[in-house]
Amino acid sequence: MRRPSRHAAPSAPGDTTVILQHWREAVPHDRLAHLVKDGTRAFVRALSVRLAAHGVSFGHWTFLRILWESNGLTQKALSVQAGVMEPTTFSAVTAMEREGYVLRRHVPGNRKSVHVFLTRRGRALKRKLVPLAEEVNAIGVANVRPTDVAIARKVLLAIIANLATAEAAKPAASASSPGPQRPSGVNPPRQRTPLR
Amino acid sequence: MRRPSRHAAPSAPGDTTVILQHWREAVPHDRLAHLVKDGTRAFVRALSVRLAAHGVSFGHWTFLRILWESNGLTQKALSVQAGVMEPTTFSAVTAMEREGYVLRRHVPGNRKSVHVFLTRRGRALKRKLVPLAEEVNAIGVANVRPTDVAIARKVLLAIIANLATAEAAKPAASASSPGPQRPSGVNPPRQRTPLR
DNA sequence: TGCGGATACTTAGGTCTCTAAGATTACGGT
DNA sequence: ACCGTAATCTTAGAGACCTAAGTATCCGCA
Repeated sequence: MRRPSRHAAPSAPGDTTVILQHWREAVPHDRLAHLVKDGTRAFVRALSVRLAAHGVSFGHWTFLRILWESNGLTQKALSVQAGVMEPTTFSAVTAMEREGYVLRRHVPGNRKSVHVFLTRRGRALKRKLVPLAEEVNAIGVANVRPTDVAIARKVLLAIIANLATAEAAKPAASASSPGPQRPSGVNPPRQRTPLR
Repeated sequence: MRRPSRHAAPSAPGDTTVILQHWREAVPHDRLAHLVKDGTRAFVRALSVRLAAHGVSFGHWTFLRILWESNGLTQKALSVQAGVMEPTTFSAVTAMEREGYVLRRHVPGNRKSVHVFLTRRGRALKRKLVPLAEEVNAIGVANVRPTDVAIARKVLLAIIANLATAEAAKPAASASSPGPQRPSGVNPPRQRTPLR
């Protein structure tokens, strides 16, 4: 499957190119959310390919990146940093331990928290992997004005803040006008909802 | 480390708020990719919650949205529009058929392609669901200048284009400057890589 | 000091996505 | 007219997330 294999065959199936086309032609004003999602997909895919060449999965990259900066974090702290739930971290750490990138250890005096430490192998990955991520970022924003990138970053941050604030405020929304919704930023009183 | 760790019952686990804090404090310049990813997460989560109230999963929303515009697409065409691979579409359609939102049918004269048609039930969802998406979009960009949103959109589009072009050009890249990288758009000769 | 609520790790199960590979049908060129 | 390649759907299996529900540990307070 998936092989044009000849003379300018129009376009391969599942083609990113087609998605592109889709955005230019069919999607005018709305659908910012979709655009963001496709952006994520593009980034993740580009990085995944490169990481795979070194035998590292994208999921592991997420955690390695954090550990390179703050070795010895607890699983809980890792989760927060990565922005994922504990079970996600748990299984990732388990897998990474199996592959010899990290070690789970308790610190004396606390039998509850589990700290995650890089092995030499895990630490060594940094030199090889970080450039890949930088490359992907560079490709992504090639020929885009830095000021525009800065604005995009600001907008994205605002979106995250707005949605987080709204989520905190009203668990399961209903109607139309959500109110002022100021992107104040810092800790709105929190309260998670069962989601279903 | 980032945890006061005590009194003030500070924040629920897996807290979006904490992620926010993370972005404000710790992440200055780089990491655009992560910002985009967290933006996606925020959008997806916000919409998921609202859709769930109507018994629709986020995955189904993706396809319903397309079918409302172009009923009767083949599964292949659906995949392209949604920007996902065929198996993803396949299982989503299967599930949606089970729930009575769509019907699979062959058109006479072609026994290969499978066309997907909305049932009345599937069609009826549109009126209820679309406002939810609009609400989420509105919340997301609340208090953000429309010009900035437009720029963000442009940047995102450029990123998608740049990465798609790069992927098409050189399956597993290496060095730094990917060349002009003009986001021209239409079909660069395509050629997928085995990913591993 | 000892109990109860909070915190942290785990287990279980489900969704959405992917790649790889099988089976069937369509179609273009000799 | 036929044969092989390509297109399409399907099956199988894996990974990265999630929520819900244990289980174990910690810690503040009566």
